[in-house]
Amino acid sequence: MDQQKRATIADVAKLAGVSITTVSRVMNKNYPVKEATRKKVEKAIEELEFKPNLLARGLIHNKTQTIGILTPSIENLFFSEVVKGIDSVIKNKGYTTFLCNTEGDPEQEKLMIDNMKDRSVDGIIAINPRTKNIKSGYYEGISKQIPLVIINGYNRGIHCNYVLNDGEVGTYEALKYLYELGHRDIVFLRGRHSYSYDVKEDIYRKFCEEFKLEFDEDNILIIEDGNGLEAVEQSKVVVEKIIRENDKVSCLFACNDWMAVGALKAAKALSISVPEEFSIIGFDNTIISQITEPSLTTVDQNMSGLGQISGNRICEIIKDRDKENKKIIIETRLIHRNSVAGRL
Amino acid sequence: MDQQKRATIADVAKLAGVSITTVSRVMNKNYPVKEATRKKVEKAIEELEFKPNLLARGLIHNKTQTIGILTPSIENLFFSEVVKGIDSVIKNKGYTTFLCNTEGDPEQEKLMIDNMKDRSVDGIIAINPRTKNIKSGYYEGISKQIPLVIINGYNRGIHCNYVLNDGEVGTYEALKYLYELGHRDIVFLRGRHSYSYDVKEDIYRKFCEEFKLEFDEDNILIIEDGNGLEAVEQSKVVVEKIIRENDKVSCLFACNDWMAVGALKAAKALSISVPEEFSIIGFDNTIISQITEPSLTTVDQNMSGLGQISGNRICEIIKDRDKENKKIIIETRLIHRNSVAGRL
DNA sequence: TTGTATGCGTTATCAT
DNA sequence: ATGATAACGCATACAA
Repeated sequence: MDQQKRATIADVAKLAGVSITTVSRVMNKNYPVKEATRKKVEKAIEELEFKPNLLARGLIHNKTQTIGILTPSIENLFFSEVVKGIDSVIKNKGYTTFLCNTEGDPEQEKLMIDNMKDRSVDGIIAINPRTKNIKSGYYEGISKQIPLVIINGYNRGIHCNYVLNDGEVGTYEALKYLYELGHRDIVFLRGRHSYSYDVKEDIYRKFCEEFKLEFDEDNILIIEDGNGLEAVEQSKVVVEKIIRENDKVSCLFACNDWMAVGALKAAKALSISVPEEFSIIGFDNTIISQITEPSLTTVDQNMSGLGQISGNRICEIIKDRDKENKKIIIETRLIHRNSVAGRL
Repeated sequence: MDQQKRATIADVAKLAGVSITTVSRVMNKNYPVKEATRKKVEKAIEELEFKPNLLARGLIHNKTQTIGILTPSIENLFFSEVVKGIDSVIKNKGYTTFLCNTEGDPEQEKLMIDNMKDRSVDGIIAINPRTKNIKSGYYEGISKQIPLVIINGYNRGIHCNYVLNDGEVGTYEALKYLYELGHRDIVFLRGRHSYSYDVKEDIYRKFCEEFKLEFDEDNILIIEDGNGLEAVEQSKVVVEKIIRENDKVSCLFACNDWMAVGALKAAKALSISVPEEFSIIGFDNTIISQITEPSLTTVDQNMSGLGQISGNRICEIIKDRDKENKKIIIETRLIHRNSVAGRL
């Protein structure tokens, strides 16, 4: 194999007949260099195809132009769109991303963060981190060591930089929409572990109170795995069950589109037509909401925007590490498609 | 902010009252150290929470325990599952991944590879790279500089390490399945730029010859963007058109599931029932094939396996850089679901 | 304007 | 068994 070693700054210096320092100056354009020597150096650089070793540079500045991104699962549509949003903005600022999967395991999460610190990333963005690690103060501690932005996670009293979609308003609007269409018995479907589910359930409960809906604890359905095909399967099971057992329920609010798909399949299995006989509303506005039949009415939370804002935010914090913490909230928007209709 | 600097090996040495070298030896366990001193050092390490700086280490060994992954688009289901497969195997070998999006742009692709080289990744896995860059010999050149594995890309005469799914066999089996069900006029739907589409079209043409099907160039449909929601839209348009114009066609082979969804929507729009009146077969077996109604008969190419094998392969090459190039082919499998039926 | 020397945090070589 | 010192490739304070 060719294995020809990469040229170093010393090689360039020798070829150009100048000192290492001069080459460095030409590279970084941070000190004046005589035009003639600059030409010489540039020629040498080109000839040797010299490109600086970013490791060496990082060692000196303790900066790597790298942002670590933590995600529970890259194969999940929600997260990949957020990642794309992040990528699109930080790329322009010369950063690249270091992506890690946690599989939703709190311990993995910590391990991965350690790994990133070892690799001297300049900042970390944690997408949907486990509530447990936020509450315990773990992330607050990390936040003091290294620039950190948390997406879709939050806890009062824990000081970090947060970027959140407004799950509260989104949920409220969706529920109100159903209410205005005449629905009174709304099933609520959530996954077990996530801050975002907690928020939504909270709103659901308050909503029932506010609108004096007959509240039934059994109308709150919980599945284990929140994102992906398993969520579809699990949701199908629990939704089928409740429709069979409670003939009053006329609609369902799902905490994400996967669950909504499961509900769709449950209705299909029971030969109940959506939306004519049963309405379903999803959350996230992932691509699958446009693929299903009928297409899903859902709450858009601007995932790409979520990523972009987080990307910008992390860059700000990196630049000025003493910036005070902020909680940025992104608006949601109800997307009307074909899975919701008025109550018969 | 706390900003307390990370402890270095020197801090540990001082605290333990030994030399830097000894600490290094304790860390790496590669030289004998007296039990007593080892204890001392370990205690100091713990106390200072010392973790070695991977950048410094990388600078010496010119290794970073990092694998760069190039993907046209992380938000695409196909790629994210492959990435997950890669991740799952290399993680155990102490590597982490460096992920880059190319947006399918050949120039971006080169830029990203440069970037990875600058960051001294130990190896690169390129998923669905642009044919152009393979043909031009660009990747062959890279392959000589750094361990490289190409997933789902190939060109005869270009020497690289390839991992491919057997698109030929998969396509052939799908077509034969349709044929055996009585279909004779099969529409072929592909995207414009990708090796995998070329392979499939090639098989399609040969298949028509072999089975003496009346060949019609118009039955080959081409859309621009191959992956994602755009593909759905574009496919819908062209499929609607051909169904309207050619009443002989009774089924369609799509080069991926997105396109198949588009075809599904086209049929729906024309009130043609699938599979009773029109059969559709997809490719990839992404999760969407289980979400659509009807669910999609499709060709599974074991995306996770594709990733795992590539992960193992890159590790092999890294360990022994003089290993000869290999072309590894993964089997595909037809998944029977509900979008295909016999010809009326 | 340019060059010398030192340091970033580690590991490897050579002594002792 | 342990330690001093020279690399790794680059940037910069200081000198000239």
